Amino acid sequence: MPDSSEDQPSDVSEAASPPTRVTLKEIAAHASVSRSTVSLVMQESPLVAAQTRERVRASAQALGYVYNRGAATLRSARTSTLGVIVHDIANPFFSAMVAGIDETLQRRGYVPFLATSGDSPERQARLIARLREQRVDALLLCPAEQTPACVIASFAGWHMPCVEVMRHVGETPHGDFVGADIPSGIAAAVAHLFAQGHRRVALLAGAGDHSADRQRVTGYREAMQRAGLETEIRVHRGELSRRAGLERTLALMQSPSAPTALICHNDLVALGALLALQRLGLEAGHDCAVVGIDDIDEAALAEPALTSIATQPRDIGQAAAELALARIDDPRGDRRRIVLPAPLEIRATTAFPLGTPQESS
Amino acid sequence: MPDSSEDQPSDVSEAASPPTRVTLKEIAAHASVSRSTVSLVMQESPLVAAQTRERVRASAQALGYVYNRGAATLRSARTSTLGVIVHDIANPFFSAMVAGIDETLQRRGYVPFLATSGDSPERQARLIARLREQRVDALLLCPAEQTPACVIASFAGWHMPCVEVMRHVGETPHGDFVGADIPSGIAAAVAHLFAQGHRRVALLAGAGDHSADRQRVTGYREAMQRAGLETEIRVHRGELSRRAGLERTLALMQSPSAPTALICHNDLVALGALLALQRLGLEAGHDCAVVGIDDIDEAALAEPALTSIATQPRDIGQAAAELALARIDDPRGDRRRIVLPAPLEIRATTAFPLGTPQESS
DNA sequence: CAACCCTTTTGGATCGATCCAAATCACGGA
DNA sequence: TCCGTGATTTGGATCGATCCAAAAGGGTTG
Repeated sequence: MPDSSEDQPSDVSEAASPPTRVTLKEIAAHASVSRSTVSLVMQESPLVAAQTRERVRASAQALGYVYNRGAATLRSARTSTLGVIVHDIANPFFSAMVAGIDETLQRRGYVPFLATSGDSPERQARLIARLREQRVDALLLCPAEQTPACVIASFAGWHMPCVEVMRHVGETPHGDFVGADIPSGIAAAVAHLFAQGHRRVALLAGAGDHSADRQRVTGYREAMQRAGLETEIRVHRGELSRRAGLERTLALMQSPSAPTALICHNDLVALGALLALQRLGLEAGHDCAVVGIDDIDEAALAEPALTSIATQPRDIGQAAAELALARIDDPRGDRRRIVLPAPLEIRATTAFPLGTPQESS
Repeated sequence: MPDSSEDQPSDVSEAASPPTRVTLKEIAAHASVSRSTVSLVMQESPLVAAQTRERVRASAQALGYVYNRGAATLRSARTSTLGVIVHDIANPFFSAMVAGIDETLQRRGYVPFLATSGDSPERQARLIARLREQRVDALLLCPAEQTPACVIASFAGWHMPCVEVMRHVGETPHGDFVGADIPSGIAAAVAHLFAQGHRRVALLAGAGDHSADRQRVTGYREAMQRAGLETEIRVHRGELSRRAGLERTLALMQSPSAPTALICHNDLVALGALLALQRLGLEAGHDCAVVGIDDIDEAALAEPALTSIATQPRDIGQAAAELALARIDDPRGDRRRIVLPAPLEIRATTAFPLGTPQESS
């Protein structure tokens, strides 16, 4: 598709608006060819002769032409546009994911519409409607909690590819899906903690009811069972902010049967937990191990450095965008479920066997 | 503008595509009115009779109509679309700002295109070209470093409103601008630090050459002069990540004339500085004061809590979006420069007079 | 009953590109 | 010279909405 010129019309550069807008017709007149030929040039069609192509390009440049993608869309039904709905762009996981999406799309000449649902199905429904009106070529959706299954199902009916990202509605993804293999990461974390001597390994989960949440809980349950720790299973549900992580950990660690290791729903919660331990005078990694999920930049820099299950949001964003583009090219190909590995990054907060005294620094 | 129906066509909900797409024409036939009338209903025009309006709405709903904004755009030259270009969406300041933008736009039925320039003027130029092709109604731009002045100037020529956010090219904003009053915040910080007994107050600035950077440096210089500390002025330039903040502080504090207080370009750098102090066995707020800029969520939760100049990204995003929408409605109104206050949030990292011993906890 | 006004509705032209079938061109071979 | 063939180019219809000037309906009034 055309990558139009970047400078203004070279005639009256100041003041009044040139009342004639530049369209294919003007270029055609200027280059003495037909509108159709100009259109072919704009589409980089191999049909036009090299010489003609150059002449047309020069005319377009000279007149300060800007391709009108909207008009093209009307006829060709392609917008080079893609919708992205997440619940919260301020969450570092999603902003990194969006960065990955943007990177892939820019390379392919697509532009993303970004919108945030705030985890509200109503707002999400409004956004979907709006993106349909804009005729996006596909949608990347991290579905809000409580999204009814019919929402995802309807996309097929109205011929709009939809890739679910990170979460999916229903037990198993209904169509295309991209996510991270968090259960394996949790299994690795539990095994690692077990090897370090931990038995009372608790999970700080979310209070929500979506697949990303359930996945963590069942992953944790199964891993604990495999380690023979079914009696030690403790799932604590609650909010997921940094502040909530702090408060929840404060409460938890002061209870009679405090755990010796925490696996947290995400790094924000885990970083909050680190703060709580610090306030309690406990040393993370010695008195209590902590594992986060996502491995955001901050994890490696925290003090002590946070062990985390790396969900690699940027890669997920890229994979999701690529899948969406592939689906646009081949709408009736087989649906795909891409699950990227989520390796455990072991750092100071789980580096020492339980009970190891901390050395003075 | 229309907020179309949310459910699928009620006839053949499964399998094959209904080969006739639903347009105004189909609705017109179904409701026995003309295309024009249906169009007026979709535009919520007060001209149509209430009864007719209802009948048309019912038909649209029944047929599963989806408004085609692209087609409307072609005639009316409004897209209900707006471009947003920032350098890095993964930066918490910008992701919060984008959240504010999105919030305001959603209320007004607009959808934002989001793109990231990575601070590269070439990439930025490509993105601007692409957004022009999409005919966005306006652009919110945080200009990349080294953006040539002519880029901003050309927007007026091609009739696309552009609001510069946080940074502006040239000495003073060329057109509409929304930013934060960082110089006043820095002045308050210097005065506060001075009152606490600090004299060697250093600035950890960026290495860049854009207004947001210069603004901090001159704000700092002038504040130091006003405090009679012109001989203590130390501007250190370098990278701006959390990691860079850590490394730069490590180097700085081990130099012979280490400062007693640091003002950092942003909170990420300041949080890096806190980590550095910790590693050096120094107590932030006692051995060395630290001030950040932005007041991201994390600042209040850091240990010790970080004093920060609150640039309030969400408010800035909202203000910028509102200004852009106002400019769309009134393209030739007076240009506006909105500078939001950036109050100093005093917390533990500057809470104690210089030399106060730390109490044991 | 005609003239007039106000509210509603309407047909046809239009926005700027793409699609497609048909026309044109260039050139070598019969 | 005429024809076939492949490479280019072209006119006109089309996508789905909006705009506008004009028409139709429905009272009221003189």
